[in-house]
Amino acid sequence: MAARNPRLDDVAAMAGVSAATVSRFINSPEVVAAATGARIRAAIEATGYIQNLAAGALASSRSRMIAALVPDIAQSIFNDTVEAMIDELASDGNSVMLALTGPDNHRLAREINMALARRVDAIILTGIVSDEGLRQRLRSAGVTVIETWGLPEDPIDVAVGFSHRAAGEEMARFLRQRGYRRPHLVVPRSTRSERRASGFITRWMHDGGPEPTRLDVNVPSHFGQGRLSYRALGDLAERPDVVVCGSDWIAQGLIVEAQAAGIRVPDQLAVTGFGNLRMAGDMRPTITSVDVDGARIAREVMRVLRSRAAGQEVETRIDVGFRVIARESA
Amino acid sequence: MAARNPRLDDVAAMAGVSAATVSRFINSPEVVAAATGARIRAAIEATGYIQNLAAGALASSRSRMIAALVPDIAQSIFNDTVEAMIDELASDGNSVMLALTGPDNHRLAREINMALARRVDAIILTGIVSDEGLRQRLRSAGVTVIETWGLPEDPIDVAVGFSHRAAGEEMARFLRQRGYRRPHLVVPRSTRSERRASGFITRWMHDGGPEPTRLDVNVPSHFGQGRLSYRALGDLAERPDVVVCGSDWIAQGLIVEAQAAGIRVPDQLAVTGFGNLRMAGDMRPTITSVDVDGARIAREVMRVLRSRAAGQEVETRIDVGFRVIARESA
DNA sequence: GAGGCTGATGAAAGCGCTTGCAAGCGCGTT
DNA sequence: AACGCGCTTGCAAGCGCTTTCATCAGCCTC
Repeated sequence: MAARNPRLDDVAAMAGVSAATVSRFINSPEVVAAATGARIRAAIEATGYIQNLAAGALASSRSRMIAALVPDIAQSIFNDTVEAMIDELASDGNSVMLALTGPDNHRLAREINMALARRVDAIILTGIVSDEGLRQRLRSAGVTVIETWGLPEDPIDVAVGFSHRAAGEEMARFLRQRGYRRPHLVVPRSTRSERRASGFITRWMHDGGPEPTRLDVNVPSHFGQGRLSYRALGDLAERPDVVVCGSDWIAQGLIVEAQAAGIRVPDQLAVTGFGNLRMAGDMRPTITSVDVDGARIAREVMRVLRSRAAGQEVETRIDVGFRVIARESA
Repeated sequence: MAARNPRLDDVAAMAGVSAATVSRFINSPEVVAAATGARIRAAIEATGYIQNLAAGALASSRSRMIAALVPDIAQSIFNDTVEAMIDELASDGNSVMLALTGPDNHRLAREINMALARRVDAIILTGIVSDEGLRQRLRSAGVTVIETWGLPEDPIDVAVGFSHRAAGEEMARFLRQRGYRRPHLVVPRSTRSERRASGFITRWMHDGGPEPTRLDVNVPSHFGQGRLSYRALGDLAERPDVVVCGSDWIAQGLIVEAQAAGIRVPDQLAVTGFGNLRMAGDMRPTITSVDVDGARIAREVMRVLRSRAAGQEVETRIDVGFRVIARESA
């Protein structure tokens, strides 16, 4: 029990080879002779050796760790992406250091420093880093930085996402085509939602519609806000015919509340969401939403990571697009 | 740009002290003289030094990393706990390595090995480790292991949770007292849900009730399953008067579907959930659920971690309890 | 004024692995 | 028979910190 953990040396001694050979066997089995490999494997078994990746990281200056920074995970549209990424990374032998940056990216700087201090191989960000000093710091750190979900003009390093503005515009086009006249926007206070709202408004008015009314809500958005947002409709001078919600949760809550008040959706009030959560297709009525393929984002991220690892050039802006999913609610 | 990252030595040279002193300043500023500290701080600024925690971990054999192993995060009742833990840990200067073990703890062994290989300071588990070999391995690894959400008789090291069986029993008592006669259970296929169901059934029948009908569903449970579960009620010989759902999501989906079918909840069909998600209190009708204080679990975990770090003895079974929250749906 | 104490700092030995370089070996070539 | 080649393996020098132990200056005490 008190006997210290076995080290590479112990395994090597038992297998009758040098530590270097054991190291090679562990990291790239194909370079050691089969017979030697078998002896080493047996020695590893016998000693109960567990490699020390911290030491390995120091020696090789590759930590095999990726930092994922997200605003939160309790209720987040990014969860699918994060989960898919963690899954993929794990099967490549990497670990994921998950850090929460808070609703307003409050702790972003701290967590970036932490990731840098751990010498992670890559940093995956969700949300936009607006602080120029931080951007600079990341650029000069020489680490792969992938910004996801958004698609900035000038990525820090690589960006995988889509244009939120375009998504907003597309929704405006969609609703106009369906014949809606008076949209009302429920907008979470995040850069991305704001951008979609702005795209929507620009497009809507450009097409000759009246300026939409709007309500801003806190992030992270959730079901309960849908209820409140429904109630707030009463304060408007004129009742909207469609409510464009910044997330599917808000849409769901709003629908439930409207129905409880005896309003028929979509006949008396149409509703749209964003994110195309699984639940959106299961609601009654099913919710019209914007689908973003979170798993696809994860795959593209992985592709970038692997290309980089192989020393290849990678694109710096990868657009995964989005799709308006027309369902019953609008 | 190509100049390698500054090291402790570089900072030391610039500040006119030894590397040891810089190290001390960084890790416990109070032990170096104020004037020296100021010079070091300036040197750190000037060189843009970022400490290398990988090297530090190797030298001190403390990684300042905690591994959190959860089944999934896309839709998980543990998210609040995980989030609270990550928050707390981060403010202590620790990082969290998040690993997903999959619905059936499929990848548990692999992820435990990974955590051990990284020499994490502690491993936090959600879900029960039944494999005796793994339990043994964890015990002998000499690392703090905290099992959460459950409360096994014989924890690997420390457990923070509550008795799922007792929660099931309590729900049975509650519903019987409210006068319900024919409960139907919707049970996710996880050890914990199973235990609650078993507690419910035992208690219900012990109190003279008829054996409840039941439907087993896959994990992770979600909204859509509620719809399906509602439909499946049609196959029962006799219609239940209350449906006891294994999660709030299932309850929510079931309520929506029942209402869409013109059934009044709870008058014609009562429903209960589990987890007391924020949404439960916002539904129409609000959902009767079982509250588990995820944040409290996180706090207790942190308390254990800190006590251990301080070399104190800790309790090995910490019961955080649960509460049935009576609302409108049952 | 000698002795002892306290607080601040330095020297140096690792922590456990990776990897560039070189050497040994067996074998086919010339 | 000398040579070169490819395949394995060992040697040894780090990777960048932490920490023990020792040193030293300054100060207090008797």
